[in-house]
Amino acid sequence: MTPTRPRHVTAQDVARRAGVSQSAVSRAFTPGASISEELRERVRSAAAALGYRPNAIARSLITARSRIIGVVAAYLQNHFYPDVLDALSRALQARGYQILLFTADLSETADPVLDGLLRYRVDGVVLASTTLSSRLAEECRAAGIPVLLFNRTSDAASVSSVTGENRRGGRLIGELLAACGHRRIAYIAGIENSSTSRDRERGFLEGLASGGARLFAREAGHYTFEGAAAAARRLFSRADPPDAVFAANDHMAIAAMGVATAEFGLRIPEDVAFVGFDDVEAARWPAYSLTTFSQPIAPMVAAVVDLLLSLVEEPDSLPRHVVVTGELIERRSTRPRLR
Amino acid sequence: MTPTRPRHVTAQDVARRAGVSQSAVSRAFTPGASISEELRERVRSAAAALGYRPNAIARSLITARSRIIGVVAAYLQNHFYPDVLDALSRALQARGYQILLFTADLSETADPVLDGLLRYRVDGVVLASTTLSSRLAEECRAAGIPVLLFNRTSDAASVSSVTGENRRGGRLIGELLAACGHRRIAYIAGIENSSTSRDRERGFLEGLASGGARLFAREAGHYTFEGAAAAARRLFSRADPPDAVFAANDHMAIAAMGVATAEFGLRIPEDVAFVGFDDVEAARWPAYSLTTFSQPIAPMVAAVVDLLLSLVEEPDSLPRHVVVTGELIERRSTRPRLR
DNA sequence: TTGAAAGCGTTACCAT
DNA sequence: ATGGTAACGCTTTCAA
Repeated sequence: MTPTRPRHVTAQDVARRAGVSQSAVSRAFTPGASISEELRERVRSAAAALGYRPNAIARSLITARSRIIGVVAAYLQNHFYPDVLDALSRALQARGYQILLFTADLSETADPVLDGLLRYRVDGVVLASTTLSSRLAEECRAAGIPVLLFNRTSDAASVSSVTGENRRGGRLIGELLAACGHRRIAYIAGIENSSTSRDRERGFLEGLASGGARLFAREAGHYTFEGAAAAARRLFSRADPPDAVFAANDHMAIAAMGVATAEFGLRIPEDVAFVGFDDVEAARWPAYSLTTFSQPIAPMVAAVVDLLLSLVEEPDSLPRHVVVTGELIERRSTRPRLR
Repeated sequence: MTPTRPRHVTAQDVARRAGVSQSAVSRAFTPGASISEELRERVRSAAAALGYRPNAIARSLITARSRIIGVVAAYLQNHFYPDVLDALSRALQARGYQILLFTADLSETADPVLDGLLRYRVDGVVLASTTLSSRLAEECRAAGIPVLLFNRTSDAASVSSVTGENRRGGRLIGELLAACGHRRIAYIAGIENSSTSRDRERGFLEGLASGGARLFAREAGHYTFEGAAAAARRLFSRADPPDAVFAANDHMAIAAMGVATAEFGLRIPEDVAFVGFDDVEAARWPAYSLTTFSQPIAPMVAAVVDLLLSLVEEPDSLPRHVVVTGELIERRSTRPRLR
């Protein structure tokens, strides 16, 4: 006996059973199609009896719309992204779209991902992977697929984006640490050529300056847990270790805090203060109580859906750059301001 | 000017440019097809010049294989799942499959998800959502789609599954807490009718008994952070609060630890010991240093891919139940054994 | 409103 | 090894 894949029920099967044409079956499943209520009912019940579902693949072929959004991610270790993915998936599902997931290594080339995106004829792409965003974005645009950069911007302003207030957030954090009276303030950068890390750092320097302080030390954490832990080890091994650390995101801040307390016996915030960026769930956990600048997921995801689907539905609409408002959230990982 | 979606390059276009038949183009992109090296090269270069990619949608229609695996998840808040998703996506991509993501609310009905799964003609399904697994699994099986339960089992043994050693893990944890000399040992359950929570609890009770101890208190945390925090509040508000707590997963253990320290001023492990399950990254963070039983992601994902793809490629192969070995990892959230 | 038929971009089969 | 042609399961004309 040879392996049998059960053949799927087709519109033709339903048509036969209902004694109507196959076109009628199609219309019965197309909202707003011109079909009588009676016929629609007859078709629907035949379909139900047979367990028929329209084949989305066949439909895509003719409509040239897959109702699939490609999401490129490469950093699920940072819990900000799973939370985004979850919210985005729900929001897209509510609008009749599904997510096709593409994971890419930080080191990897963009080609295999681009290939997949194009082969599956995704209706749009959300790029949430720092490293290969610029090239991918350009190639997708060239191929005529609507693209959206999430939490990053590109040199090419022609690519739409949704970001948080990286620069303003950085500035407020700089002002805060200056106002707390810190003298040896360090920055743990993310990936050096990422727009988020650069923008946050630029704002941070501005904030420090406006508070009469300046940057004392700087290490790269590459947006990884281990990278940030190593950066923290270098910082705290100095003869003059920092008394405040701003890490370019919460994930790295948490790594650095672990090193400070467990390996160097430092107290937070008495010996050293920490600030992150994102306001992930773990930042709220009492063990960290991390001061941070928020990137609120709900409005960010809402912006992504609005923007991307408008791009999908009107390919000629102009690129937009949405910046979602966040806020400085002061918790116990920093000391009170001096006055 | 009306919005113009750029028409995609088709095999026909490539054929014209290369001066060959459209079948030849197809063969040039089909590994192992009968085509001369010279023709393949000619087609390939014409394709490259035009930016042609085979349309996976059209291919699926004729091959009756989408090379898409549906993944149903409903719990990305527990960081175990994003890590699994990440690893699974990479492993499937390496085998030429992509993940189509379906998110479902814990409360939600299975129907819309099932509908999506069936419409997109996914080649297989990984169910990683506790609540609606049993029904969905049954419906998928009825529809002839290979299904795999991840981290859960179903009453119907006919559905394949990959799980950790829930019962053995629970038992070892029970023995550990008994051996540490605890007298008031509590369990924070997950979702009551989930197989993981039940199996872990059963093993836990066995382990306690074999160590001469018994369960002192029990609360349900519903596998949510807030649910577990609330459960912990109930436990520690008692006149005789527990001196050890086993939570059905790390995520809940971390929630409970936060309540114990921040709201009740308890020291861990001096006043109360904690144990979780999964060994997520946060369990290793020094702030928690959580004793736990591991569910190692790499072998679990490898098993998922092997099992599911064998089901996809040979639909008649028998259901299998793979149990992946874990280990008890003792960290600082528990005290040393008495002897 | 309904049915017949064309066509979406592939692969698979049958010739040559 | 190569080309022609029939599917695959739908949506979308076009007639009736």
